[in-house]
Amino acid sequence: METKELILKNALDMFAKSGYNSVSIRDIAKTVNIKESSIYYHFKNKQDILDSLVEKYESHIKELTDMLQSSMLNLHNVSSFSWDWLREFYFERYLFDTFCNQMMRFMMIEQFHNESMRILYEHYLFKLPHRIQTQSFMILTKFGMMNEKQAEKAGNDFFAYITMLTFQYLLTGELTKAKKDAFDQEVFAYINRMFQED
Amino acid sequence: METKELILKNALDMFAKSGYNSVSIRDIAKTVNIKESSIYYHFKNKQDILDSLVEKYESHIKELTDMLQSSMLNLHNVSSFSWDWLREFYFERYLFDTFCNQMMRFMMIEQFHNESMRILYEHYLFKLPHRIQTQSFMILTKFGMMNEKQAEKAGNDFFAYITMLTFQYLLTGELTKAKKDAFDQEVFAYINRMFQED
Amino acid sequence: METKELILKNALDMFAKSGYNSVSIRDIAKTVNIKESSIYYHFKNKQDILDSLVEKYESHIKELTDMLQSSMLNLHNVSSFSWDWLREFYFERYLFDTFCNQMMRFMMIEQFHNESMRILYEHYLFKLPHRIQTQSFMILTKFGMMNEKQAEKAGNDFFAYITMLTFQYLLTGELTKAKKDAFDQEVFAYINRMFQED
Amino acid sequence: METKELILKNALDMFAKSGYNSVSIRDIAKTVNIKESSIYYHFKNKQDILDSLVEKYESHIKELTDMLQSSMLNLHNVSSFSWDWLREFYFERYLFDTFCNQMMRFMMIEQFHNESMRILYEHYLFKLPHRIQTQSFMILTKFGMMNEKQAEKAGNDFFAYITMLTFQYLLTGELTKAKKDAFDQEVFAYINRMFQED
DNA sequence: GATGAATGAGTGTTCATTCAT
DNA sequence: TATGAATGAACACTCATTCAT
Repeated sequence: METKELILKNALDMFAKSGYNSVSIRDIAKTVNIKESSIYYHFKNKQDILDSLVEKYESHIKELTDMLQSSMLNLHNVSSFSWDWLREFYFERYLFDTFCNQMMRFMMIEQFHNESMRILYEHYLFKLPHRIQTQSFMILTKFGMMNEKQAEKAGNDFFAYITMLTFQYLLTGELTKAKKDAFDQEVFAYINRMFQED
Repeated sequence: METKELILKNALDMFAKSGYNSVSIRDIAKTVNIKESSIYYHFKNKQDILDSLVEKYESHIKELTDMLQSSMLNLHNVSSFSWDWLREFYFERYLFDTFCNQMMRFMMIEQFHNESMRILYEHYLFKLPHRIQTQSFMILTKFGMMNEKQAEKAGNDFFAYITMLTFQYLLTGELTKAKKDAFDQEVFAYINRMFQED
Repeated sequence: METKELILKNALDMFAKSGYNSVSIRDIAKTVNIKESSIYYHFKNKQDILDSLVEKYESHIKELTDMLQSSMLNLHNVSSFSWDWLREFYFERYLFDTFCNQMMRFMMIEQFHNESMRILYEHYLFKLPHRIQTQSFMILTKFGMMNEKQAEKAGNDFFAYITMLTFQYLLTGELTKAKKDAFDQEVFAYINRMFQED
Repeated sequence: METKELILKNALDMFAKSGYNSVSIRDIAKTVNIKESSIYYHFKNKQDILDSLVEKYESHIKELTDMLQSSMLNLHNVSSFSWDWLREFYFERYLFDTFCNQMMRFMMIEQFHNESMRILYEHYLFKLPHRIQTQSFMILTKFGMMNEKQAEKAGNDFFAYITMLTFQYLLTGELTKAKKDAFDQEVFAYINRMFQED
């Protein structure tokens, strides 16, 4: 990995733990094993590191949502949009993804005193997931599996459950394999319960 | 309010926004309108302020849970443990309470790099509320309103919903009257939906 | 002398030589024999040191011009406003005075890139002295020693001569006793020549 | 203009405003629109830029004084060494010339803490002009227009006036057309007054 | 109870310069 | 000719803390 990438990676590692203010340029330089002044060759200033991270995060999400949109359009049967899809794209490439997870933790820390971070936080942790999950359940109405009202309720409940689990398992302490598995199992159990009832 | 109280209040105001490290003794002294050195008359050091806040928070919660336990013991009919109780004690005196809300925000910020704060965070934002809410629904089984399995599921779902709403409405941006009302309404609607179905 | 005074004195010593930008807080602290951080107890920031110096300079000059005004009003004969007066107040307490001389050098250096310093420079090195010197010669008209036109010309010429000598002797290199004497003598010779002709 | 010339030009632009120390290699590179490291292809180091400027200045002046010497030798009547000559060579090619004017400002700033710059400053702003102007008036004695004593006094007075005007008009703020005109007019008026009296 | 004065360590950032390409 | 990448030293300034008063 090149220096610039290493700076971003290590900066985020620390930002996600201690927050922007508590991580010094010295800290970052030390972990990357370069001199502080060298950081200023790659980034205008400390804020520029943060900005680069946000930019990277947003383009990563854009990629994922684009993939989701196109896969929704080409949907022929229910099973093609399923548990596997959720796992592969929503869990593995987003919630469990080291970079995205760290960005979420970072936004969580910064949102209280940084207006622009708060906007990102509200959008990427609540509004966007809620919209996507409701949309996903709406698809089931096309296949006659539930009516719109039911879909909306299921979407809300599922979003609430996923969100709670995200905060409880994925946005506390270290993100371990065990936590990912526990999260996965609880979601699996929830979905089973949900479809069992009906 | 005496100086010591003012220091605690203003320190928490700022800790809950920017985190422990980003708030300086200078900042606190300035808002309290005393000199920095004066803070050291009331507190051993900066960490001592944090410790005092945690202590105050824990004794506040102890008080609330004690009240909850005794009211559960003296329970004669369902209606006496009800929506009003939830509002009065769980919402007003805990989730909406300025001090408790700020402490939750503070723990949320610190938990990622402070082991003892992480333990508090996990306990007071997930484990304790989850236990209390499940217990509450269990009471309904005593009155024959649902069986244990139903109570457990209801407890889980309700906890998930409350938790999600707490993070979305009460632990973002400023805690306004509007947000409290929105939170209140959404919980009310959820409960209605829940009992309607059955 | 107290710390604050020492900081001002030593800062000016260096500012007058190297200019504001070339003198570091480190430099000042070192000469005053305190730690850099201690400077910030006495001054808000580096600019605050400059501002304090300017303030001190302006109040010093105010004092001098006030004295001049009152002595002009109480003037009964020519000799009471004379060469001695010039020497005592204009030379000793202003041009030769260490503090004032250093401030002039400082303004000379800063005026090219600092708008507010340029205004001070133009005022205190040209406008004010020119006005005062013309006024002084005007007094001689009251005693019938010359007419207004002659006074104006004498004022202009004298100002030009003093100004040139100031820049040549007092605002170059170190301000030595030898230079002050040379300056004094040249002015004396000029005045003699001036009154000899008439 | 080639890169090397551009570096010199822009460096002087800034040196004359802020002084040597306050202008960084970065600043220069930015205005010339090259990278900092590129400057080191053209100049050994920062000091080398200053040295080149001084060298250029001295050879420029050498050229002017050579022209002056030869024109003095070939002098047949008074009018050929006159007001026009003063304007053309002393004003236009020296005092008003952007490069020379900036060098004078630069020397003015640096002289206080740079020994070699002080020597240049004293020479080129006082000694040389004074000698030249006295010499010029001496020429008038050859044509019987004044005696040596008068020439010396006239030289001194004229030098004082020119010097004062130079500092007041040409070595403060920006060098505008208006200032050059004011300077020109004041010198013209002075000369008129001088020859009128006699 | 409160403060004036001080400090060593640390903050983000800029500096002139080097050197391989 | 010019640059990308790096660096040690310095920059103005803030930090939590101490201690005598």
